[in-house]
Amino acid sequence: MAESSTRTVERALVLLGAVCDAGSLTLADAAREAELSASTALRLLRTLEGTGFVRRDALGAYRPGLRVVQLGAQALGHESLVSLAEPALDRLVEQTGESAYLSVPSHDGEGVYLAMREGTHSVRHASWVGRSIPLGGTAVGAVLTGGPPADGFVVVRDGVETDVTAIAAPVSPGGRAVAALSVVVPSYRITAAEARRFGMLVAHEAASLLTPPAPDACAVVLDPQGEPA
Amino acid sequence: MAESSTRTVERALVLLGAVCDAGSLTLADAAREAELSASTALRLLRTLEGTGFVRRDALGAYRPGLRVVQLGAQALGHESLVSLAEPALDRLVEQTGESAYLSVPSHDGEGVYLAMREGTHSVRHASWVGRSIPLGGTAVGAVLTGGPPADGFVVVRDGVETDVTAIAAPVSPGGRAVAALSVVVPSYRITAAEARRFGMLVAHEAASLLTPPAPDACAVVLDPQGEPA
DNA sequence: AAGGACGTTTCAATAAGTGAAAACTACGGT
DNA sequence: ACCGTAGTTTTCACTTATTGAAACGTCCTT
Repeated sequence: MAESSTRTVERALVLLGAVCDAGSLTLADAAREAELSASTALRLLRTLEGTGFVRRDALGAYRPGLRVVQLGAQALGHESLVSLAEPALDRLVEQTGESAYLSVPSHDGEGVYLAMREGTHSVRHASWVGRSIPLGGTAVGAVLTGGPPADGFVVVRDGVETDVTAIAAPVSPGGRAVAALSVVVPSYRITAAEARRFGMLVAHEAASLLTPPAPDACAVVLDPQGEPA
Repeated sequence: MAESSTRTVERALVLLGAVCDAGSLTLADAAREAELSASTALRLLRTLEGTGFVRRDALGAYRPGLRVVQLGAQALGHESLVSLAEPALDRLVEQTGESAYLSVPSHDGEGVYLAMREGTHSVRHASWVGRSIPLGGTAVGAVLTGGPPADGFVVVRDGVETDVTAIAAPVSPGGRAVAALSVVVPSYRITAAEARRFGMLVAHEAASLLTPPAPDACAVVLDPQGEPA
């Protein structure tokens, strides 16, 4: 088994990823990014264009197409994890006043934010949903990759971004972490004691995320990404 | 030129679309859906799986992967049209109490909801963002495909869904409709007079969507989907 | 005017994808 | 317990569909 994959499709997907990452890419840039010859990139991008996955703007540059938005939104809707987590995020914001996040490990050794709630303190900023997060040196990464933390949560002060403290707890049905709940606080605003308090809140929400409802929750535990259907 | 497209990639994308539409598909179903032989579908789905675009759940069924969510969210973030429209949607909800939508024509002769705001009346329901909307027999379709409506807006009572009235206005810089703003109201709740009032509100928001800001708006007009960069 | 970068098209070589069939598993009915 | 049906996966010979170099036209920059 193992190495079955169709080169063409892989290349097209790399191209698609590049365009989405950049927001806007010229053909030559896209080709370089994906390490393809211009002609191949052109052909592939044309296919992506024909199916609505990318579009060309007035200047001829490639941009993410509607299909991407559409599928992404649909997928988000189907992902029961985020709907399950939303109440928890709301409660965390309410209790801490800080922004709260749901993230899951991605396929490429990073993490992805699946949902967030703005804290009451922070200024409104562009959505982090869909953003990648490194797993090294972050609180989220620690709970996602490492075993269950001693206290049930992890605090990382001045991790990736300096001046912010992240407090994360794993959602780990059956011991394996499948997601992380976290709150992020400007470091100056939080004391060690408060960090512990927040940590317990986060840990509690994370722990109860997949347990409180009916026995059906077992199904959810076994398949945390899907709808119990 | 014209018909250049790579069959493999197209097929893979159809497969991806099918999985996302269904939320969960077994291999056999996916193959049927895409009209592919099981072996081909398997190979392509494996490729999609390897790149994170789909994933298999505990039961072996295929589901949309994180990559889809990630790219979709990124794309939505890059779409300046939605950020431009958000204040307008907010105002429409505020003024009408009903749900307000932003939609654009899709590549396949339908429309797609890009953004929405819940009305104050309605119960909370799953997001419509990413949903397709037929262009025939809908208010949105009328303003998206037809010329500019006489009054600046279109009212369709009991269109696709019975019992709901849709009121839409085109965002048409330079005469060509590139998007539609709309509000949707339960028919029983709205009188003809009020529909006209709402229509004028929607038309006004739609008309001023791309005009009020600085002269830079011209750039936006030429490239309504992208960020002015 | 020359030089360079980009987008696009063409075309022959062949690498790459295809689907039928077989192997294997898992159910469900009788 | 048995057989039949449906799903998943692997294998393999066929050949089609993908590939990239090269060439062309265009538009900037120097």
